[in-house]
Amino acid sequence: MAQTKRDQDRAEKRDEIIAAARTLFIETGYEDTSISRLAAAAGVAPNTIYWYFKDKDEVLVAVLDAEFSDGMAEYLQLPVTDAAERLFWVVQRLERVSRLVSTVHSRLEASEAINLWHERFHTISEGILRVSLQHAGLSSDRIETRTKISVFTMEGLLAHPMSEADKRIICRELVTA
Amino acid sequence: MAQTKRDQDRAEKRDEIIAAARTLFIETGYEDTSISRLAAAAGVAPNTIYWYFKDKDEVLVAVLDAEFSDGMAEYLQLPVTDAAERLFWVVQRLERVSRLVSTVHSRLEASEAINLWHERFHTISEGILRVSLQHAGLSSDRIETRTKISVFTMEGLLAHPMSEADKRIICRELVTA
DNA sequence: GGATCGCCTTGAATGACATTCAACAGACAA
DNA sequence: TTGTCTGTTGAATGTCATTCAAGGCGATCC
Repeated sequence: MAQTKRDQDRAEKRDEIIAAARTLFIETGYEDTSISRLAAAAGVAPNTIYWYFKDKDEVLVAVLDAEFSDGMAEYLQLPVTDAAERLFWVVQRLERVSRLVSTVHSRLEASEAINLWHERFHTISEGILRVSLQHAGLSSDRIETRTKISVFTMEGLLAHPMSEADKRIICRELVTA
Repeated sequence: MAQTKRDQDRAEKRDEIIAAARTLFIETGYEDTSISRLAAAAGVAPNTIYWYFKDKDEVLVAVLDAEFSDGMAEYLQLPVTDAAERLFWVVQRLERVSRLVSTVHSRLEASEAINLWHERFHTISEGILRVSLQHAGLSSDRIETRTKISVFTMEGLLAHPMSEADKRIICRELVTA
């Protein structure tokens, strides 16, 4: 069990780095958060980060996993049943991490790890959205197309600021047959 | 007129740098094209670039202007009248420069110049799209919303690879009342 | 209890990058 | 000829992600 204790310490330290990165990446941005700054926030030397992560992108993936898992938990507990409102909630929730969204898209080419995470994220999100649209009563032959349009539109809403009212109208239109 | 000759020389050299940047940014990507590489391609020393442009982002803006102006000229001469096909053409055309599209989005925060260009681009594009959608017979109270959905969807199509057939179906759906 | 092993940490490189600086060349004007 | 303005450049500067080599320290074995 000694090995397990070691593993636990290791996991804890890793989590501390992820926690620091989470705040910094979301508030300051990924590009503007240097490994030095991240290390300082986590209370270690810059190169210590590389003992726990292969590179900076892998830190980002860990942050994304943590953030996605939290967001998903919140989504599953939503009391709202109206499809348009659920869509709107997701947009608002994602807006908090809109910096990460745009970072992920900009690093797709450069990092295989980010690319994999992104694909997995889209698969899961589209699956959920598909159910939402079926529930909203869309004809089945258009579900696939409308799912993709909805995902892309939501990404657009995140990248381009807009009033809450406009966002609501757009979400409503997305689930209208 | 001596001053004018000078200005012309200056404009020509600037254009040579833009031409080199255009190829490199599109084929290699903005981030992966260092000022050194760009300078080598243009046949000058790296710091000479800074005599003609304030910074790397300003080179990008010049490339975007050139590319947009060419694309717009092609669009205006399109023989196709079907709204969905015109949309599809735009997506295919923009795909050639999809790297630039994602670079612009990732640099919105960092560069005011890019931000301005992006806003201008959206204003113009949405204007054209609005006309297209009106032409396709959409009810006027939904035009605004559908315009935004269409723009965002087209951006999504650029960022996420997909078969031509799927893209066609999505473009068709966008202009369907 | 002392030697050994492997996990962890770090100071100090390395190489790439965008950008700036100071010096210098050549054309034109006085 | 002298001086000024436009261009050009080699050589910094400071920042970044990442790597390397050296060592500390706790657990394990004798």
